[in-house]
Amino acid sequence: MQQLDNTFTALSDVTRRAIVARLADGEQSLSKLAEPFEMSQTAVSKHVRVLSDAGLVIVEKRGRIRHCKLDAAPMKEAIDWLKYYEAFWADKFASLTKHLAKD
Amino acid sequence: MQQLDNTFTALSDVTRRAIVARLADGEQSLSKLAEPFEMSQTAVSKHVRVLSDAGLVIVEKRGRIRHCKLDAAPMKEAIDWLKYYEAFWADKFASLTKHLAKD
DNA sequence: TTAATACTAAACCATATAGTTCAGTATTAA
DNA sequence: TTAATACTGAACTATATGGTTTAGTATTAA
Repeated sequence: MQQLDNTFTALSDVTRRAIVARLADGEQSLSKLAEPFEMSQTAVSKHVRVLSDAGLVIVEKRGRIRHCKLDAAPMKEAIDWLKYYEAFWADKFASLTKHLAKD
Repeated sequence: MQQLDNTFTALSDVTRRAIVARLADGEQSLSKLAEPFEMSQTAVSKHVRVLSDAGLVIVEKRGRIRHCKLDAAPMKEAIDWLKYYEAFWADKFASLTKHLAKD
């Protein structure tokens, strides 16, 4: 429950989703990760902390460098929660009539 | 992008997820919806507003009653976003090959 | 016509979030 | 040994969020 809160909250920010997307291409140091964003490294560090608290990113310190890598496992719970509602949009006919009813 | 923000934010609260779950069983008036929660109707009304702004709930006024119904469609975008990362937990081998393929 | 119902709006409060800057620590390179 | 790098922590700011209460409106029932 709290895990779902953390996962959805972590993913509700566009910067954090971008961090996740970048980490899908492989491990990155925190500073490399911060480079493309138009905000301080401290700000990115805090975003990584939110992701790390949610278990979506694992940070490992080797020397002075923090290596960040993705752990998508907590997303499973979120996707399972969402999948329950798939029936409410997946049915094309239901979806169409629902759409037409919008007028 | 903003839609994804809205969807994930809307679903990051346990009360709002409970509202969604109840609406999956069918349309409900706002007051009926508010009954089981240990907070004011005003608070529930605000939660419904967040869900409605995210497009997850459609509120229709008939007489003095606001009928709330689920529209799960915006969840599709969220589930699609999450599905991209399924490979990173669903299958260790797939995750590895995906990672290697990125080079 | 009056009273009850089903809300919304506004004002307020406490805490959380997203950002900043500045100072400090740990590690590595020169 | 000194200087640079890669961070974190603390203090601060502005705005958002989740809740409250009070007051008011629209609709229905008596």
